[in-house]
Amino acid sequence: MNTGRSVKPTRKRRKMQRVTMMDVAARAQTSPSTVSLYLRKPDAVSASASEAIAKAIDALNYVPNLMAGGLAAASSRAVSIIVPSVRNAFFAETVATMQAELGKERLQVLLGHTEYSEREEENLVRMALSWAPAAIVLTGLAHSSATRKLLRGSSVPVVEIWELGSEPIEMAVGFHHEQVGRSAAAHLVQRNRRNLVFLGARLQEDKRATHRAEGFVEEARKTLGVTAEIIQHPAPSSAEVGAMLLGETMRKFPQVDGIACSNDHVALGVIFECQRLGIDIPGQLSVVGFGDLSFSAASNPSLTTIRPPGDLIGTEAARLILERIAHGSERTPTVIDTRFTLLHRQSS
Amino acid sequence: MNTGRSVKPTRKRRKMQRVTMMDVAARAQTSPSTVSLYLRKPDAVSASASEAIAKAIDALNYVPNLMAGGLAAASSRAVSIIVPSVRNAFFAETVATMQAELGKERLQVLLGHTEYSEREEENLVRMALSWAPAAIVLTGLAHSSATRKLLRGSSVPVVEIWELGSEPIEMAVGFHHEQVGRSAAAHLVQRNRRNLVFLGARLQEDKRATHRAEGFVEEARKTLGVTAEIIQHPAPSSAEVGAMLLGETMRKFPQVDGIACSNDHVALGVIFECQRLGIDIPGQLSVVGFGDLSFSAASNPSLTTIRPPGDLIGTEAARLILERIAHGSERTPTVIDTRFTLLHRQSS
DNA sequence: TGCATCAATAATAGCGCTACGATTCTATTT
DNA sequence: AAATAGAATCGTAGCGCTATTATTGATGCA
Repeated sequence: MNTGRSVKPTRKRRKMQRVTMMDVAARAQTSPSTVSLYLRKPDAVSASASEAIAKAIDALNYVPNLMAGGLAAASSRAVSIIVPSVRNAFFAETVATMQAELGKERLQVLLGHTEYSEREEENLVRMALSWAPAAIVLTGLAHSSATRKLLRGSSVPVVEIWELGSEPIEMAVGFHHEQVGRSAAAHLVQRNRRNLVFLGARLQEDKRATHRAEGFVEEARKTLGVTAEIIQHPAPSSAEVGAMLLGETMRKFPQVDGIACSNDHVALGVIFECQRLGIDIPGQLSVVGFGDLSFSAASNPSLTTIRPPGDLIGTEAARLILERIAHGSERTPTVIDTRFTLLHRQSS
Repeated sequence: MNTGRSVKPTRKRRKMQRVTMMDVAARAQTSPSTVSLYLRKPDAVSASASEAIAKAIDALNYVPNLMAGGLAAASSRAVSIIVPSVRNAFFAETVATMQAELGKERLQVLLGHTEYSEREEENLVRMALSWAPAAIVLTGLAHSSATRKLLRGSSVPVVEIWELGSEPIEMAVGFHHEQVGRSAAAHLVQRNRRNLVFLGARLQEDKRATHRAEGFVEEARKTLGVTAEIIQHPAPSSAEVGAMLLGETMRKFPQVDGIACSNDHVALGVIFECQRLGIDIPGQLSVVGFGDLSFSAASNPSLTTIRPPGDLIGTEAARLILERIAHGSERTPTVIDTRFTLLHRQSS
């Protein structure tokens, strides 16, 4: 092989991207290193060089190749966000906020949704890691042990959102769902309700909703000394499910006078079904939702609900990620409790 | 060049990923090339080698580095999806479907949202291109000329979703919004309505909603010979806006007997406000929505609406992308009309 | 038996960029 | 004027993988 440079004239070549950093450097009469530095830490480059480089980038319409950059730096400008479902308005809100916040720092969002499956989450984490992301965001605190191992084994910053309670992998931003349930129960009792029911959709998969239900029942029975039951349906939350659950409730517990719902969709269904059945809200029945969705203030009656700060969770999570990247520090356990707000309206 | 090992002992080093393809190859007693081939085209590798490689990957818990792969192949396993807003249930549906479909082929979704700004879309496209994505998905057909130029200049497959009408950049999957408006008008007239109003939220930004409004008015006046007006509000769609718009309508056009809404959120507000004002639906007023959102079938009265096939748009777009990638062909203009469905329920 | 033919595997040259160290070039100080 | 410390810039070795060519081993056929 290659004995005295003989038999190898045209050996290889490759398709290539149009403009590279070298082209920019050539045009700006400087070196690729300086161009790279200018792109990553503009302050470290002199004004004259900066100007020339900026001009060259503009003239050549240069688009950096993030794959190359990520490979060289062993970390990419992508943040992987894994949520149960983007169809869910709560998570959509947080994803949207995070995208806006991270976008300011030129970080891209890699989205994944698990459909409430831990196995799927594990796959998504594995895929995410193969992008060497700048950070990984997971929803909730319940993950498979393999997922934990994958994440602990990597050095990628991890933020868990929308839930507090048990030990986070690294950072967590959210609130205690069990407290949400307690607040709802306390509110209903304060409104002189004594026979409470929690209506839940998809409680098997949605562990956070389950925590709300449990907190609700616990607070009602133990602390407040009133009756409380859970009535649930395996289908995803919807007004339709809410209507069904109300029907079932009236059959099983006709004496009910206070209802908390796993979310506002369910509560909306309750409101409509009560209209159809001629049940007066809040005269005969008080209703509390969860979510403060876009219709909740405008419904008839307007819906008392508990507002989770989906946007705040997004901004705080983004902030944690950016700080962690900037200070490139070690894993530093951080927990941010965003709290939640009970909005008292007509339905209770 | 190692001249008698003198002046360059430890020159360089780099942080590295834990397990690389070379490690896998070593353990499987084969070459990296074969491992790579196994990962990309399993059929081209013998059964025995496949087995050994699979075992090694498993044992080492190997995660491929997509940055390196993407760099070498000049194309990544990411698909960039750019929508106006993920908070919007319509786009969330399509994004979710696409993620599921593309995920099967191990393609990751890079998400961006424009908040209905063409300038922002341009930025996002620029960022997307620096990932050398396998495809780019845009919402609608209206883009800045710079955006078009960027996309035309690249060889990345482009799919425009949720709208048909003018010339697509390459592929398009969606339906004609103007026809949606026409269908709504036709339906209302068929229900013996003669004084129609279209209630629109955020029509300035949401061009597709504008097309629906225009189709509605055009069909009503020109073809059906009834009166039709547009009443709008600049805020994003919500039940609250719907309630406000209904109030305004009753003031300005008390004779109104048929209403079409830019979407179901607005229609929901109309229903609630009618309840409050004592307006009978559908006796005094027929209401048609758009979207068939989760509450629309369960409302009181249930809402007549036009269902856009958000999931079908997602599956078809994903299919086009996968085919285009598989056959690695040239830009081939393709337009898929997914149609839409009018669901006649109690409100009309 | 010799020689194409084809399938399977291996060797190697980058992909475009960043990190790291080395090398200038400027102010300062002595 | 020489010495020194910063600031700015540059040179280069990879990052881990894929595409391409090269090589090897089987097989078929005259």
